[in-house]
Amino acid sequence: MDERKKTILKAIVDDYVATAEPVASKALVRNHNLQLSSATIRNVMAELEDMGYLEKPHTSAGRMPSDKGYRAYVDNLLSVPPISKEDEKAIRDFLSVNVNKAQDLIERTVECLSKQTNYVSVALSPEYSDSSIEQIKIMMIEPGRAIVVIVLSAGVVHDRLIRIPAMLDEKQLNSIAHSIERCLTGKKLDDITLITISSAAEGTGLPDALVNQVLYEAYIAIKQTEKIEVFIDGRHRLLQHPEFKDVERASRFYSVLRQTQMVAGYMRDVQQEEEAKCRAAMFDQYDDDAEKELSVRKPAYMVRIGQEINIEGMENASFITTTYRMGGEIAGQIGIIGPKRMNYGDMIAQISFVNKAMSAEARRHCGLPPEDENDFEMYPFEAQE
Amino acid sequence: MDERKKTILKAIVDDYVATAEPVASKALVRNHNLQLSSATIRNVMAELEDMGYLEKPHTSAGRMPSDKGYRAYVDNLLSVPPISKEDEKAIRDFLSVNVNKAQDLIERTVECLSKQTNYVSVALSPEYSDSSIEQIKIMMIEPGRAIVVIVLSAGVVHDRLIRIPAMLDEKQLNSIAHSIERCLTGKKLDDITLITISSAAEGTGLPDALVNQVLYEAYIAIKQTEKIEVFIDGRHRLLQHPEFKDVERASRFYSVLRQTQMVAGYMRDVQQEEEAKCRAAMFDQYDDDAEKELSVRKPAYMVRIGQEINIEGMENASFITTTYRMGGEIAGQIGIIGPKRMNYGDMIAQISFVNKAMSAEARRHCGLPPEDENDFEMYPFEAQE
DNA sequence: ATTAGCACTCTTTGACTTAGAGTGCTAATA
DNA sequence: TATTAGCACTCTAAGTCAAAGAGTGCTAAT
Repeated sequence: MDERKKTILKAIVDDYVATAEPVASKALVRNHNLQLSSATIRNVMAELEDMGYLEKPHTSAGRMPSDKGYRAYVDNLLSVPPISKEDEKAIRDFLSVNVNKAQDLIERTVECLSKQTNYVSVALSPEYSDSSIEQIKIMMIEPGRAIVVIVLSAGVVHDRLIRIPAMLDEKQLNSIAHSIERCLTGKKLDDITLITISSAAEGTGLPDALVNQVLYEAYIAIKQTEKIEVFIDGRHRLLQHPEFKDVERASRFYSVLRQTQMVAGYMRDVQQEEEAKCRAAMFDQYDDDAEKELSVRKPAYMVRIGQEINIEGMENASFITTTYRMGGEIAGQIGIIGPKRMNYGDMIAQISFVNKAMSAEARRHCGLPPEDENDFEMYPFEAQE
Repeated sequence: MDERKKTILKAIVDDYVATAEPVASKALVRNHNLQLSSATIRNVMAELEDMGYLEKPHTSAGRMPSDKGYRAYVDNLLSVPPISKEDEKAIRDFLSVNVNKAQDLIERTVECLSKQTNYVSVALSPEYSDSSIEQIKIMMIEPGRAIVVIVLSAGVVHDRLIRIPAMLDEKQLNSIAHSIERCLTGKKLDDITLITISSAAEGTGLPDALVNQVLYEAYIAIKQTEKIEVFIDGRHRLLQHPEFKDVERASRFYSVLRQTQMVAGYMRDVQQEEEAKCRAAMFDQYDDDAEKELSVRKPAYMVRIGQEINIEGMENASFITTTYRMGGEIAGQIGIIGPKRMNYGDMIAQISFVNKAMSAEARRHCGLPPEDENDFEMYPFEAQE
């Protein structure tokens, strides 16, 4: 694809994103000083259409980008602008509240991102299976009920009410609790099974039946911790966009969004694909293994457009996601879902910055020093031109 | 209003609710055997319109109920049908899961109610200011962080992570915790102030600065407990109804629903009004004071229609709410919000039954015996006819 | 290789018509 | 006196048509 085609494709995408109307050859000449006549543009547009980058709603209408067109745009033509000072301040202010739990920060971040982008924002809680238990406590609340508190690294705390045998008194429960504590502290979540945990039963001197119920409930509490939570906000904003003027379509879209576990699964798949792609790219670039190792990092952001999203009812949507880190290795995903027609450059800038601000906030909360700014590569490539 | 007018008004509301189309005189004759000609019906309809019970979208259209019409219908013409066996089973099954927290049950109930009615369902967490603290525990999680667990009656548990001075060790924290426990156990939430709590500071032998931070955080945790939580579900269902075919309107409606605190406030106001009304009615009915006292009970359900709802953007909606009880005196509200045009009878039946099932479930969870069925008055009056 | 020019296509808009559903009123009827 | 048949009138919904306008695609000229 020659330079001129690129310029024109970019101009078309930009215009279409701005207006939501098919872009005409004359309009292009008017709005971008291309130094070409509309007739020439028309010829180029026809070629771009043949190549599959553009589409026409009908013969005598302007062109709009196809999925392939958007893809080319995002991969090669995109310029990610710097975020405005106001946005930067707005995001920082919105996120710099004192939260007590990692989850609260994620929730707030999702809200922030949705506000900034005016689309739906989704976050997945971090993947903890690699983390280990720093502490686990079980405490009596009243006869028959107790609370389990599980502390992972990076200040992530989960708690859960459980039922325990009614005849268990506080002292007995404490003895079981200590036994569990000894047995599980430092263990990786992934490595904990019902068998691991049942070894804690020994040495309490209590009847197995009593102990086992507590162990089982504790186990459930731990497994619950591993479950990926999905945070989602901003659904109400979708209706403001012209692509959702059709209630039918909006309704269908909402029912997809309700299947949060599927959305989460999809986001994780995307992440894996992109990591693989990233690794492959690095492999080509470096010979030195050490360097290779160093450079293996998460992709800065991931985009999926229209049909690329293999979910029924998402044909007209796009995902932009990225990986956030909450200090250490604990990482989850956050992103937005909107119509295909979105300002990819601006959106990526917003997501990147929100992500950065959130990660900084998370480190602050855990008392870690701020991350080296340079280590945080915001954009994989700078604005072209 | 004579009998015939009533019959016809009822028929019109029923038809309009069923079809969402203005009801014509001929259609009434066809669908209800009124033994009258359409001309007579027309005359009656004209009178009902003069009286303010009906409206016409334009001169040559059928009639639809006005807010006043709906109000008359709900107050005098409504027949609440018994709920179907299938619905009964569906509700019971849906709610009979083992939850660990009162809040989880409320959440599930809201989901259930929304499913059953196909409208938005809202619940308010119980009003706890009258409850007292059965237990309050504070436990160290790691240096600088602790968890506060507050147990109210009826098995309601709230917990919250707090920050504590980093130099406070576990022993010291425990000493403060015990002091707080001694000071607050049995106290009504309403009666707890920063002053009450600060008296717990004495006798720990620790520097005031350290103790005060913990006290303050504990205080916040307690106040947090009092805050009314709003549970809401089923927003996505609204788009399925013809009254929300207009995206603009739907969008406005959603932005009102987002102001959860306002919705909650409104629900509580309604509750107060109705309780007052209820009391007044009882006052007329009985002379004996003792009887009066006995009969003061929550109204079975409350309805607010269209303009009666004094919230900008709710002019076309209706509320149906009721009071749920979670064992003892702990009570909150649950209800639905939908378009004015809804099947009030069926909806009231659903709400009443969901409420009943939920209350039963709640008692089960706290280990209370099932409530006396007769004590639970489902409908204030039975189907008329 | 580019462009001016023109024929052709398709959508949008508004005006107009028609069919149909409904009412309101009047005069006849029980 | 209450009810009803009948008819004129009103309003909407849907269809047709023409005209305007925005675009394209192609051809021939530059």
